[in-house]
Amino acid sequence: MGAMTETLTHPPRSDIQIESVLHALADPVRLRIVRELARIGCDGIACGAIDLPVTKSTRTHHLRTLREAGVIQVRPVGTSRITTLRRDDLDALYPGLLDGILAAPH
Amino acid sequence: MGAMTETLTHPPRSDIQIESVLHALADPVRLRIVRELARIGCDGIACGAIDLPVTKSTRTHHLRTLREAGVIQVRPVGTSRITTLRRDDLDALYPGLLDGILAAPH
DNA sequence: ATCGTAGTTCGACAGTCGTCGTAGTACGGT
DNA sequence: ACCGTACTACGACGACTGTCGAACTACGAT
Repeated sequence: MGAMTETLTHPPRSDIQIESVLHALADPVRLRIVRELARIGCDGIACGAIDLPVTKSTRTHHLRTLREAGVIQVRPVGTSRITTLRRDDLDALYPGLLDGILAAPH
Repeated sequence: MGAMTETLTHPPRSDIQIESVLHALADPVRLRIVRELARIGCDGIACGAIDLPVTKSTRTHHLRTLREAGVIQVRPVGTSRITTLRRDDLDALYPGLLDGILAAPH
């Protein structure tokens, strides 16, 4: 099985660290990704379909940061990767945090 | 009036940026400060009275970061500076955010 | 006036971060 | 088999960050 179909590493809920989550959310580009994912809901979206003012490689970098922090879930489908917000985990760990952030004006 | 009694610059509620707040909260030392301030409540505490594993100058640096982000309020009293959490402003701007963060295990 | 306490400021340093371009890998379709 | 699409990996670069020590300022007390 090739790298594209390997399951990407995601931290289990119990390993998610608040510092990592906050750091992941503190970047404008990543915050934009999270807002877009929250808007779309649980259907998810291909990484590349999110409109971002950065190159492909930077996009990959940000998505990895979000994934390794436990903020998003990435699932390979064909040549694409469907990304979803880990709302259930975040809400369980830090109730109100995500809603509070999404309530911010933008 | 000397520098120690000058009013320190704090952003008004309307100027507080979610990215700055998240960045301010993403550091372990600063998160510890915020947790301590939340525990103490609205009475506030002298900056130096918070137990931290860093030197004086690093402490000053972190407190400035928190203050300029709009997370804390610092008021000079004698040679000390009383620090309080801007709970009302943060709760108004991002309802649930602070509580969610404070709910995190530590 | 002198001293101690509380906190700031400055410069320096190592480490991290966001960004990019280039090269590479994987999958689906023709 | 080949090509295009989707994304990753690597190396590089400048910018920012957390940390410190040393010097400095301000206030209160003796």
